[in-house]
Amino acid sequence: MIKEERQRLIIEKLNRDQKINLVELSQLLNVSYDSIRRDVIELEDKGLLKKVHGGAVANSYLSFKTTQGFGIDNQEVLHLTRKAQKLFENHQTILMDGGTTNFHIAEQFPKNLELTVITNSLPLAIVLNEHPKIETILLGGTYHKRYQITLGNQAMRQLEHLRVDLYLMGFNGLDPNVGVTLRNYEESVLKQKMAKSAKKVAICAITEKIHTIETYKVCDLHEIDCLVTSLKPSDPSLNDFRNKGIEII
Amino acid sequence: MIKEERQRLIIEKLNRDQKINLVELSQLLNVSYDSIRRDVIELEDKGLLKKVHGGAVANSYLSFKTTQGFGIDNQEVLHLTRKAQKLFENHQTILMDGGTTNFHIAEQFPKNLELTVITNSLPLAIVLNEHPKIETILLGGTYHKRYQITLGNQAMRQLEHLRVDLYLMGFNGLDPNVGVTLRNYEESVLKQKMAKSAKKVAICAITEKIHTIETYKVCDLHEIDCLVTSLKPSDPSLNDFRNKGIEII
DNA sequence: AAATATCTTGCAAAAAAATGCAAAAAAAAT
DNA sequence: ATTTTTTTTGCATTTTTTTGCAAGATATTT
Repeated sequence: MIKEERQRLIIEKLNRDQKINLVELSQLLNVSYDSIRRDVIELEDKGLLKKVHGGAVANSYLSFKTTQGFGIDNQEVLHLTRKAQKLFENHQTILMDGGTTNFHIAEQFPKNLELTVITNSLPLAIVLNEHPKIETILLGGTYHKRYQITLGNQAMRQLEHLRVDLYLMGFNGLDPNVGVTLRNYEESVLKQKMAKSAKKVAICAITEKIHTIETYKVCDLHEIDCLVTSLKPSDPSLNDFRNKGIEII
Repeated sequence: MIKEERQRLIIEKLNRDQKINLVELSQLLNVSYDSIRRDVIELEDKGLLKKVHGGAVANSYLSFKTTQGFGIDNQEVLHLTRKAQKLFENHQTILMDGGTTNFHIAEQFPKNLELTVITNSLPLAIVLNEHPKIETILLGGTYHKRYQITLGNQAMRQLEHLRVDLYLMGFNGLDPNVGVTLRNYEESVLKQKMAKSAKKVAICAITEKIHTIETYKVCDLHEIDCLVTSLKPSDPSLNDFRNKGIEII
């Protein structure tokens, strides 16, 4: 069996099941675990799926369906992204970066919402393209294949000329002491600049991300104005955030 | 069995199975592995399939949903885009804008070509994303939904910092007296700036576009260094262009 | 914290591809 | 019909790609 055939079968199975398991697949296709793993890496580099521990999940950018990942509570994401809609008002200019959460939020924008959205995420630009009333501005820069965003000096420079109403920041980790953290250095630098270009900064956190810390720090909590969570605003685990003056939605 | 028949059978099998295996095929058709391999190379040159390690797959095997609707239905476009490959050399930086012709050219970049491609076209960025050796830089700006390109001041400003080896300009009309013309004003302004950022400007013209004139002028012929056409370089209808010192490919 | 599962890395064997060459076959020219 | 030229084919050699394995690192679960 040639590699391409295998990869196609992987994608097909993924579209059917929404998620795949590497061990299972290697048995099913009768090749070593390593080959499957390498296939999945290649497919991820092409932006056709998203690798997770033990397997892979469909890339919603392609399927335009909500992802149902390993360990990600789908209902929670839905709840969260619906709550996040309260952040937006007509005729605002919003800065949104990459990440699946932001993608799902954009997917759910009501048809009559009139926004200008500035983004460095290609998937975001593509979903927003289908929205009748949203004007999209893309930040230029070096295209990062896996994350499907633009990065680098050119994006940074473009931000200098901007002042937006709200920045909806994607992130990996959120901790009351350390602040907002990320897995990718270059992106973290860009996010710092983005935060400085906005009147208000909001983040949207699934419970999993709260109280986790990743490698690169983006900013302290005091730079965050608003936290959207699926928990009740009164939930005691949010005390640390509420005490620092962050509005909980 | 003659070569042509073999090749016909290869294409038929490919259309049935979506993929073929060279070893298998050589046994099936009772010829050496090398002959099959050479057949497949020929078929790939004709743009009828895509060669991969171990066999070949149909052209649009794993390609992106977003890029659909760009299928080549026209023999001339195929011929033209294949000819255009001569324009590129390893380690160059190329500026390419939107349009279907440029899209098809990018689609056919050989997989060992190492380029940096700067573009304002999202579909282009997406096909290039699947190429292993091409680095893509996106120009930022207001996203034009229908053309799927970025436009405006921000793109203009980004160009000021660039100096590229080659600009492959998309266009609507080409006339020996009027020069290069376009249907969209804003885009024509951007293209003027792009031309000024490049050491060399090339255009790729299907016969239909030659001797047609559209509303907005982009530039005079003397700004064009190279014209790729499906006609023979000696064709008398190209005299006007050749006389102005444009290299015909 | 231990146990289990999964991931990463480097390596070597195997499979397939590219290259150059010469024989065979086909086509063209005489 | 025969010679010349061109094209096609198969083979041997080198190079590249793919694959599976093993050992250590990392992550997840119990």
